[in-house]
Amino acid sequence: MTQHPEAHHGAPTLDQARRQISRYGLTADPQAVLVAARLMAAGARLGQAGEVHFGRFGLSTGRYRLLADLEDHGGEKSPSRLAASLGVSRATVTGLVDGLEREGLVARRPSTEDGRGNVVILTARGADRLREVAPEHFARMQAMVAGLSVEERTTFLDLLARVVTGIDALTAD
Amino acid sequence: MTQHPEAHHGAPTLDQARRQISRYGLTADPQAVLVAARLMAAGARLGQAGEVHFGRFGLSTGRYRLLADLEDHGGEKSPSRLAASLGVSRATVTGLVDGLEREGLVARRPSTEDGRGNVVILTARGADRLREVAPEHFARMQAMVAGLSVEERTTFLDLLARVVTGIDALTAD
DNA sequence: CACAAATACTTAGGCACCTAATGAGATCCA
DNA sequence: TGGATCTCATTAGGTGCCTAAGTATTTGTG
Repeated sequence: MTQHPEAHHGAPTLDQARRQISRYGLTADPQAVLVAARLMAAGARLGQAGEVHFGRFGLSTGRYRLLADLEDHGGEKSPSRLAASLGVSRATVTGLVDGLEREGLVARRPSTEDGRGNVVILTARGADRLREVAPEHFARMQAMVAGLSVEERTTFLDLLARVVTGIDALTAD
Repeated sequence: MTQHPEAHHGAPTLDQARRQISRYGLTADPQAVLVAARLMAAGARLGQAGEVHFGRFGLSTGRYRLLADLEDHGGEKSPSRLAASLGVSRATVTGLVDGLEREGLVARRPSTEDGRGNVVILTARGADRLREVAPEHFARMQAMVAGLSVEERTTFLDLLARVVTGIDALTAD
């Protein structure tokens, strides 16, 4: 047995960061790299957990977000505006709406204002689904952060917002 | 114009959380829900940014992580163990290795110990690629968290770890 | 008015991730 | 020894996400 105390799954360690940095003779701060790596790992883990969570209700993260956004806007919105507010491409919205339409949770109608456009509308079935999902969904969301006090959550929100700003460093240029 | 100061993309607001909770007559804490929602949004955004980042080097997040993990273990590891340490399914590893093998960055060899098994090895080309990628990769990772002081990063690491523990609340039962 | 350019949505093709099913080989144990 | 069973890796099929290309329609402009 090699003595690797933490080799199980996903969460990178400070030692790993140090090893990687020194292997290439770089001067990066291992702690900073660790924070970034942990955040990426957490994001991936959370994404998968989210799919499991929404999967209980016959939905996915993307589908739920689309439904919720639709309800938040009076149950009617164009694919383009949905894409903008969800932060995904229009092609992705097409796919999400396809799936939701198949299950009767939303419907497409030709736009009355723009001949090229559609409007996606939330059906009664879709609104029902949101209503069914809500209690458990919000309970689990809350439980997820129950390990933090109110002050800690406030701090976390602030730090997270600043890191999110920094995400641009990955894509810049 | 409805006055929605923050309707642009992705980042949920406290108002949205409040509205959703009250719409269903629930009693969840809006701030807690906001933290959870922001974290999910951040995770999604980071995931996409990561793909862009690794895409520069002809890699993806999954492929990079596999390569890095391989190098960290002497350049040789079975698909099962890769799956375990990356936190993904074996089927996913099969797909990642397929892609990396096509580009000559890794190779498969039959295991000498277990007739069913393979061993994935890091090729010279694969090691070169990691070496090429390293300076920019670590620089950008570091830049991502440059908005936080060392103390803040320590705090963030602690809070993040506790939230990650809470992720199980999404998948429990 | 007519034609070019911008825009709305869809389609096609790619990657990463998943679960479930398959085939091959290892292991256990009566 | 010989089967039941577990495990390894792959394949098949599903979802979500992307970009790029294609079609339809609107808008802008000479």
